[in-house]
Amino acid sequence: MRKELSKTYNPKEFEERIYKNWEESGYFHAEIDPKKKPYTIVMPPPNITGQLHLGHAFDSTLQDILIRWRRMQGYAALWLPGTDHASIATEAKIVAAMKNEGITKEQIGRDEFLKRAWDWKREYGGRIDLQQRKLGSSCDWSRERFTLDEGCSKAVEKVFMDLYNKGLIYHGVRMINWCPNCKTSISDIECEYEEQDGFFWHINYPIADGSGYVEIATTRPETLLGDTAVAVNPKDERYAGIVGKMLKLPLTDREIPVIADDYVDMEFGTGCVKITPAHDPNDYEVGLRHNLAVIHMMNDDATIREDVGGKYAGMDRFEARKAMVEDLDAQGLLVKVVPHKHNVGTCQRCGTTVEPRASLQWFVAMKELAKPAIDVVKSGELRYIPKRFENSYLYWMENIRDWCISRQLWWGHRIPAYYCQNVSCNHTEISLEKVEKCPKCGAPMKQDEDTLDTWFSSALWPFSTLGWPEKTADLEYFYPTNTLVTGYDIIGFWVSRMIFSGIEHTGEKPFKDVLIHGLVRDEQGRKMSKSLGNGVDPLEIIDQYGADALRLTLVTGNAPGNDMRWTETKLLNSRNFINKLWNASRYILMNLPEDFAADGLPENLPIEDKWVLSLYNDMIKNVTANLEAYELGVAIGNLYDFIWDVFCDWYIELTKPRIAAGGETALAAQKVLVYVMTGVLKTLHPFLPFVTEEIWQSIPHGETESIMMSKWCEYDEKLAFTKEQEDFSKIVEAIRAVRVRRNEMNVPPSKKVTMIVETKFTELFGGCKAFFEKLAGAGEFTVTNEAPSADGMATVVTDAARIFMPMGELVDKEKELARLEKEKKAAQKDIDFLSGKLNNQGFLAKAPAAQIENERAKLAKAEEKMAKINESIKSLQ
RNA sequence: GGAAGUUUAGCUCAGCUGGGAGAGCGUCUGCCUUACAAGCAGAGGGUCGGGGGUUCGAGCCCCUCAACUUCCACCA
Repeated sequence: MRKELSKTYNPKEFEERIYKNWEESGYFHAEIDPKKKPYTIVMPPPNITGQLHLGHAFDSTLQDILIRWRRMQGYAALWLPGTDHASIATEAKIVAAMKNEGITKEQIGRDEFLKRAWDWKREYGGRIDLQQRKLGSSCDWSRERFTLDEGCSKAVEKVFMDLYNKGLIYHGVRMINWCPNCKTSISDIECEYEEQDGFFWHINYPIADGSGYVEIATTRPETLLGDTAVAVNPKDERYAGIVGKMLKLPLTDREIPVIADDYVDMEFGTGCVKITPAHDPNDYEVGLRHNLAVIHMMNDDATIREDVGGKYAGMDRFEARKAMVEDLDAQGLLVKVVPHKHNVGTCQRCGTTVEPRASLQWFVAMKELAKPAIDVVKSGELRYIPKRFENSYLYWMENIRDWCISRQLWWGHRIPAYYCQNVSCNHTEISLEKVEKCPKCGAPMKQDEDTLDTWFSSALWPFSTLGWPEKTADLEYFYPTNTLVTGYDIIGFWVSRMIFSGIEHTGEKPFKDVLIHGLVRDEQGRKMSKSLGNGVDPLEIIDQYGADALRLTLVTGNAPGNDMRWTETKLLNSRNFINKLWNASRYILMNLPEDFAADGLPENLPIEDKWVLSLYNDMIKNVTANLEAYELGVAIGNLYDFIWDVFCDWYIELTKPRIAAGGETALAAQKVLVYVMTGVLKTLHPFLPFVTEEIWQSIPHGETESIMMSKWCEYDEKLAFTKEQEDFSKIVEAIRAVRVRRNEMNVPPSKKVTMIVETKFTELFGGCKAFFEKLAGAGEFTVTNEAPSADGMATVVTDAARIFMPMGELVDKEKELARLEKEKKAAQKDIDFLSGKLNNQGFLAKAPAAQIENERAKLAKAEEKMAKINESIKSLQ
């Protein structure tokens, strides 16, 4: 007894049950199998603080489609999931939660803080996994990893050690971006610039000898407290006389020199630049060239420092700015204030204005690491899909600067550096083991308080998750991975770092293909964001419409790398398509004998069966080719068109009279219906895993128990499209044309008419006669290859047939004549166009022969059509 | 300041190596046809952003302009 499908498609009835069953059956687990080829995708690890949003759903859907498809193709398909500790984001959340309790992390100390962080991870870290399961993601949960787990941490330490020993990691004072809110350094890429309305404050610095003033312009007057020089361009004649003189730094009792440096642009501002080496990247460079003192004038939280601040000490930077401008004005040193739009660096995480500052940090020297990472893309060994993203990747890599990897945070991989506490020794030891005593002088050692940038560990993700640095069987078999799927927004943060890390540490590129997708935007094309409140919760969509509908919406009509807009109508369309599939299955099932067995296709099938099989066969070929090319949107389009337009609208309708007739023709139809549906379900499965599995359980396909484990369909030469099937398509078109006529004439389908079809393809009507009769609405349907007398008949002319209908019954003579005249005009236009082309000497001389032949055939057809139209007109007159 | 992308039907988007422009939704017409009204059968609607060029032939290739989007750099 087969399981019956419920009357309406209701995903809630089965999605959860099916996922549980897959998981319990171990279908997601990838087994190392020397007889199989591996296919590996590592999942971009979501933050443990995260909730599944549409972006994740999109990303995961694409990966799941690829993985399920390759698994069905017979690969040992591994989709490795995991989560990222997301140091700065997680730490910020925990700090915020503690703030509600009225405590700070400094109060509870490092150990207690980390305990809280791990509690947090235990509580929320699994949440996103459950959400992935709802989506249908077929990842191997037994291999799930976390960037802070033991194995990944080992990999991080080993990498740090190796890079340090090679001299590629160094400890030094450099300009970095400081977030006064997160109280940590951030890398260049974590700093986002936004245009803000600001001011240029023009300030006079008095020359110490009293000979006048030097006017400088600045957007950050408070940094004056850290000035150690004023620079002018050496070629600038205006200021040639003052170079070397001392200036009185306003609001302080310091004096600073006027120096000459090429960096100064004579055209910009006043041509004099205040130099604050501690708080500006360019000034820092100038400072190095001129041996200037580096005066820090701000604390970690961007308040003014005690030692240099004077009366401004303790004020916030913006408060101090206001106070200082007022004081300068009072002293008559403020020349003017000019409104000025400029770009201000902000923290990607919290939006606070970052403060550039010279600071002692750990860096990765990038030049040497970048080189092979550039080569591997240039040589085509590693490719981006679509290719255009290679440009931005290469540009980024070729202009890369050293990567600041230390963060003043606790949640993360602590830097394995130990410093000798004996000031005169000052030795630094890098070690994977705790170092208590200085190996040089025996003094106590202290470990660096800082942790590493989150991306430092995610850069190792493709191999650290497979067991590296151990030589594990997984690493041996599944690495390098095949495809990385991610959004274009993290190419710089993540993809590029994985590429150079993979090459450096494993000697191999971490993946072959990078499939880049775009962003899911709202209906108006805006980014979805919390502040706009325009986010769509995928869990709500799943709850309401099912995971399959969500997945289908995300993948339909989308080309690689392109953004997509999320709209309700797209979602409804997806749901409707799935419903169509559901009902087609119900039709098949309710018309199948109880003892039906799937045992392949019978010999000598009628033409309509061959016709649908050949189109099915083409569809399989196209879908597979498009999946190979990562054109997932086109692949699902192939399926959609075949299933709806060919299979449902035509073939299923064709089978109705045959099944009603019973006997051999019915059985053949049933075999073909089941055969095509079986293949359709399999081909559709990567896209719509749940509904295809649910239907699979009812269809007598004679294959594996779960569709997940079934074998991917292949193109079958025996089913290829032939001339005969092409002719059949034309008859279909002809009958369709009659229907149009009826429609135009407002003839209700209940009204039966007599119809004579003259065609050279009479033999092709076969078992379809009854169906065509119904389709055309004819009571009497005669197929002949001899033209009847056309007297009193209206004629519909098509490529394949002429259809004769008695005048009075169906056809309004005047209307019909008018229609024919219109058709005649269209046909004449065709003939003119084609004959014009064929009379064009250039075309004849240069176009390929096949093309010319093609155009000739089209012309012949157009002329034939014209003759038939004329005949029809004649018959009416 | 540099770079990339987009511009195709009213809306959202496809369109592979250049051979007479496609889908979904919406609109209009007719249908409750025993798988499906979450449906069926149709119709209408586009000088493929503007201009120039290459070609026998351009939505597709080249140049140029415009609008929008994004990335990168960042001049005090």
